[in-house]
Amino acid sequence: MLIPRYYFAHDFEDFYEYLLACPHTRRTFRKGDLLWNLGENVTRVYYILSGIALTSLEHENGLRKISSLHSTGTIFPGAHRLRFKIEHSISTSALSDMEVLCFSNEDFLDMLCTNRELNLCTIDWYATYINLLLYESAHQKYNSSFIKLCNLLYLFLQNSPRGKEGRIDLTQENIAEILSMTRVNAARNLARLRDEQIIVPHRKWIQVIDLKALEAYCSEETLSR
Amino acid sequence: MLIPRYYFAHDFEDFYEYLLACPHTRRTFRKGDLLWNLGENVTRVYYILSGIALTSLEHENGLRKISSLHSTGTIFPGAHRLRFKIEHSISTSALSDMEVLCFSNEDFLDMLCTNRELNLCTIDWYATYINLLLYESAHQKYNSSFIKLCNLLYLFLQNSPRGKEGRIDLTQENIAEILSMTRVNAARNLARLRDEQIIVPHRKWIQVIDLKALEAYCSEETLSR
DNA sequence: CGACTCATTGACGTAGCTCAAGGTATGTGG
DNA sequence: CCACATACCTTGAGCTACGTCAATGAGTCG
Repeated sequence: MLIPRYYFAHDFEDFYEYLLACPHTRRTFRKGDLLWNLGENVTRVYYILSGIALTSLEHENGLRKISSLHSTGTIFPGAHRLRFKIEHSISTSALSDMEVLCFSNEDFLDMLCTNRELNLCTIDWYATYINLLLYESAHQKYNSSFIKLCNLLYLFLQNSPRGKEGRIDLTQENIAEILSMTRVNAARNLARLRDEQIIVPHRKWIQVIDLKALEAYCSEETLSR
Repeated sequence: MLIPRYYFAHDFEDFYEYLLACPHTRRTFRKGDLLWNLGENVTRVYYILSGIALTSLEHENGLRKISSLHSTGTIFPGAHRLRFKIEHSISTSALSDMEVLCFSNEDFLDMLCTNRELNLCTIDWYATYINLLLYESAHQKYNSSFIKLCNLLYLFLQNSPRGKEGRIDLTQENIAEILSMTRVNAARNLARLRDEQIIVPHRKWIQVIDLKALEAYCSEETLSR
């Protein structure tokens, strides 16, 4: 049974050969470059060959919400034919140097209508994204910030750039921006997990040393069993 | 430029003839029946001929979050091949008597892969749903409950079962369940709008008498201009 | 007419925000 | 390789928006 993912990777690797054969341009981005800028509507679709990108949403009051991470073997963002106002508040930036295949919106939609498997895979991908957003907007909203944090750490252990071996590469600020809370509040909740010997905080990353105890705090919706 | 919608209707009306020609069963639901029950994964897709359905998510603490409304000429829920845990917490109930066309998941996916226009329309529909959820999880979260409420009223005026003529058919409890706040807090914020002569509260519905003033309270992201 | 369901209002507690002052790794340039 | 800057983390004190609990009022329906 599938649980939410903030980190997307490998979903489209089976289509690498096919995508190479389709009309595209190859591009590279340097760490910090913007793949998708504020004020832009979506006009391109990227297939990521290497590197990681981060998508976030800017609120008019200046606060930033981190929405998702995108890495090797996945596409981002999906193509569609509509213009949403909210797209103007979204930006995607490269967290590391990146190599991508770039497709135009129209070409990609054509490809979907031609390649049945790619189409089904894309639909599944949309469903996965909706799953994450439903989890955030309908489930996490009802949890206390401490539970929210435990859930997030657990989800990143299950599925993240290097989440295995109990390692989570997020700063406290990142965590706060994912959970829409203040850095101070994130720190306080992390301090509690530290005091309970469930995590060891480091600079820029967190080590989980008692997964069982962490799991015990997570909400039902978060656990894959 | 498109703003979020809680109320879906008419998106697939162009496909009525086509859908009728595809393998399906015709079904009716009585007011209060469940189209999608708690604990169920998605296995069917409905095209709604008449009536309104409401989709909501149950939190393990008992609180309910209303996610969206679905009516004539639209399909619900989309089809995909995955199993998400969160689907078990979702239910969809008929708010009125309903007539629908019912398709199996597999048949519907086949139809998408066969009918190019239906496929593109479905992709747009997914994007529209993602737009709503992004708005909730990344934008509304940062607004005060008063602004959240103003935004919601505005959005329902733009797009709702009978949102025109300044009429919004929602109880205070509905509003609270959409905005993930308590009934009491919703009532207090409505009282403020009443005191400022922007709305006239009624039993089970709300009348907006000063749209300009309401708009002035809305966040940028909410306004279609 | 009585029994709902829905709306209103008050009193009070608290989670999480704001403001603020430090502490400690990491990187850089002299 | 040390001095210094910069980012990141920690902790405290006070405030406030929102939740909780509770009582009352006001439409609607069988």
